[in-house]
Amino acid sequence: MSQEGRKLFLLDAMALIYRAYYALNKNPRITSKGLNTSAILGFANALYDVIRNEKPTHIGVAFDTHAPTVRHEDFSAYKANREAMPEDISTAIPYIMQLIRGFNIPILAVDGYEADDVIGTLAKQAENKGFTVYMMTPDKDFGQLVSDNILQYKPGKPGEDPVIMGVKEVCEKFGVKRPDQVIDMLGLWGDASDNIPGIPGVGEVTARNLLKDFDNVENLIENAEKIDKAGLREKVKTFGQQALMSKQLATIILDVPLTFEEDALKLTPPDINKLQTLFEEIEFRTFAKRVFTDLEKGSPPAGKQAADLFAAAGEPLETIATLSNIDQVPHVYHLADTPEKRKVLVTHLGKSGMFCFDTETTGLDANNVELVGMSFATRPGEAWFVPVPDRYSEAVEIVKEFAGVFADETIGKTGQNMKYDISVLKWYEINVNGSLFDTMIAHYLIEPDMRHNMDFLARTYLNYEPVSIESLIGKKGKNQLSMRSVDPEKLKEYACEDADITLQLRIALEPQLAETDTRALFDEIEMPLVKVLAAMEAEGVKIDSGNLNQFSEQLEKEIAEVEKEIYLLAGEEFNIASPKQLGEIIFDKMQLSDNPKQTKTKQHSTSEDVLQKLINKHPIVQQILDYRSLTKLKSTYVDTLPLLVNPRTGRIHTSYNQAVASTGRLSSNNPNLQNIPIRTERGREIRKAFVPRNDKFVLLSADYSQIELRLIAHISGDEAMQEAFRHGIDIHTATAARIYNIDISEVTKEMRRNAKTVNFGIIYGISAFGLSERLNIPRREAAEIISQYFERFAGIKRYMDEIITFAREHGYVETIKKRRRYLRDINSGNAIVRGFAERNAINAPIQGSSADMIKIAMISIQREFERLKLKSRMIMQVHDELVFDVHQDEVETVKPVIERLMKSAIELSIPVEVEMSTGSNWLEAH
DNA sequence: TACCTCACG
DNA sequence: ACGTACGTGAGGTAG
Repeated sequence: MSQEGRKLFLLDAMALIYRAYYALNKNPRITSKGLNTSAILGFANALYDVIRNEKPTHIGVAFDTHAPTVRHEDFSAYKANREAMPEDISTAIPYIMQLIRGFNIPILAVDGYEADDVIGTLAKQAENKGFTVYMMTPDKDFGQLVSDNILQYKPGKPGEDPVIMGVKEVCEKFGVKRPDQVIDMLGLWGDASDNIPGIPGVGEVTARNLLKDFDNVENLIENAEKIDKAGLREKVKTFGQQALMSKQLATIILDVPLTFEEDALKLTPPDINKLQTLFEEIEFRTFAKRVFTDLEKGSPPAGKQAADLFAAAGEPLETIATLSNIDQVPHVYHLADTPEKRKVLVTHLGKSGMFCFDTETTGLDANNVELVGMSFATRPGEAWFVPVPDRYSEAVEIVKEFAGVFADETIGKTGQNMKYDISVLKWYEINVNGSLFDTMIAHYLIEPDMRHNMDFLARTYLNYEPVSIESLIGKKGKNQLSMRSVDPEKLKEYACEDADITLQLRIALEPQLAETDTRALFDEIEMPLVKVLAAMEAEGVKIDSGNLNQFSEQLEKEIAEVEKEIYLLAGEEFNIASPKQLGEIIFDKMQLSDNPKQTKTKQHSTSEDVLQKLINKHPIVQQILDYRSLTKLKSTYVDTLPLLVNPRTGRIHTSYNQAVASTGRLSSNNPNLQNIPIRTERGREIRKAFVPRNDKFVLLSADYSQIELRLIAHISGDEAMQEAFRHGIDIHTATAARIYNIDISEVTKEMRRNAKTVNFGIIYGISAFGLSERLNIPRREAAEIISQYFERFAGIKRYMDEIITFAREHGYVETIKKRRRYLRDINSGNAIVRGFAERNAINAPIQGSSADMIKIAMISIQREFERLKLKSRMIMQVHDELVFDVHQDEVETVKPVIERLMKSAIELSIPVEVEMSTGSNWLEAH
């Protein structure tokens, strides 16, 4: 082999592992034993891709060691900002080492040095021996080492190509003349992730300009006088030494005591036995198949001869597990595009007992799309596609051929995110009846805090990769095609596959509902709720846009005034909406606080609680807070809501997501109607714009009073709290009397306010620190209050301890209606992570039971409204509140119905109170 | 796209 | 000795 052909790959293990973990862990991979293998798989794929595609002749993987490094000794803050390594990663590392050993690749590590230094040192030595070296890492710092023979190889994101950075690319990226200036850039600019400070206020652009004039940091400091801009000159003078130190920190060490030994790094065939044992343990079936099939085919790493590999493989390949894959199941997908074919299909569906269906549409907004087609499946491997024409009147006629089977109560329906299909079909005069099975929601109950989209479910449960929507209509953006323009044959394959897969998912998921004891919750609450939500969304809510537009103009003026005032007080103009710039102004320039809180990325925090504490330091603070609240109102609500009025209905239609919140709550988006302002005077103006459909109607709001505290009183059985609720005493006053050990009549406003904060804290899983922050009192006092609380409400304390114990034993907690939340970190060795899990253990049953309760109420109210054939409609849900658009003549009918059904949704051992009132807008209805 | 901030319960 | 209250969605900036 020629000298030129020698290719050395040096992998930066930890950087690659982190990257792999965060890229994959959105859909975490967890083995049957509960091991999170996201990091392992991500790294394995990256490693294997490189071996296969780049065919290195030599390879090594560099790790950091636990010993403190030279840099720590120099500068103690270095990397101090780093968060603790996620447990999923630390547990993965031993497996990743096994994997590397399985591939017969040496692991490189030297005490006292970082992986960067090891890579740098070896890269230089190898270069001298005539190798082309690829440093495989996403870390931009490596740019400093790049030369003609040393390149940086940045692995691509899933589905994207890797990027190779040579001298030219590095210089372009950093805007410098030579790669070695990268460290000067980093020295001036800083690097948040490594806690390298740089010069405050100097960003990428300034750093680049300085280097253009002064070449390097040392020279810059020496010639600081020559800087034109006065402000910058001062900064450089003040922080010059810090920049120099930053540069040193960013410099990769090239004289680590180790020698590049060619033979040790030579790529050799993998150790099949080791790999197979590992793959079995971590349940890597697909990856194993890929590796071993390649070996079998002799698509050899590094151009090795296939014979070599077979010799190394040792044992027969039949032992490798084969995968079930629906691609291998023969399937038949039909096109039902004539009246005759449709009639046959309808008859078939009518006799089926249950069918799975899916709709294809021109967009994502169920209340503003056109139907392009429908697909149906009745057994795995067979499906039908019914194209729906462009013209609405024709479309309705065709779709209505299916009205009978859709409406048939005796035919069950299966789908993925059925609320969407049901909503779309409403526009085509279709009513969907019969028992529903929504695979998305089934999975939501089985694994509440994972994702539930079909592609993920298909991969996880069927080991199948569905045809992507992108392959039909392209990536989203202005060039995306319409569903209408897709070739019918292709669309048929895609649509039928969706129905087919969904049906198979039902088969996979149904037993798991039973296993997790969530079948009743599914059948009696979640599935009936799907149609209730579809109805509410279709109803929508009327908005008074004129009112909002007027308000917008008023806000505009106020913002302009505040803005002017802020610039005046600051002595310069800047972007107030940029937390970065704002932080520099009030902390660096104006020095309003010497101890500003830092955000994750080393910036000064400018969040409200921080500013609130500085409010007496300078008048600019209040102005900033005003500016923030004004712009928030304007951009998020006042200017946005009128744009979301649906042209078909003249109303706003939110979408309630039933499979997002891991506690069981709903969430609302497009727009979010669950966070409309109410707490401030100006914010309340927005609620005035939510109005009844016409002057014959009023809005009625009904909300549960203190439902979460009532639930904890009920669940815990705490006598003291139950007694307070039974006597109808204001719960926060009662709490104050108890913790301050005084009579109810002696409770002051402040005591009540404190008690209220404590009560909230209880629901969230209180900590002394959290309480002291919120009450702005010393931690000792907060601790004292908490201990008083637990003494006086011993039942609550007992509940908290018991629920944590339960979680430790079972790995999950559950609500009154058996909704589960799994807490995988509850037995973690990491106190911080465990703390989160413990607070979730306390909160989830309460927040979740409250969600169970209002969901039940919504279903029964909807049923009762239908039974009574009322004109009034339920139109919104805000966690503990229901909003109705009520016909004037029905107000007195509807009130007792709502009250009774909300109160009786779940029977508690204490009274449940519901507050109701009506008005000509949402604010008045409160 | 990630982060920060802030609106609600 | 660690950092900290639970659950969401959305808009802006900056990379």
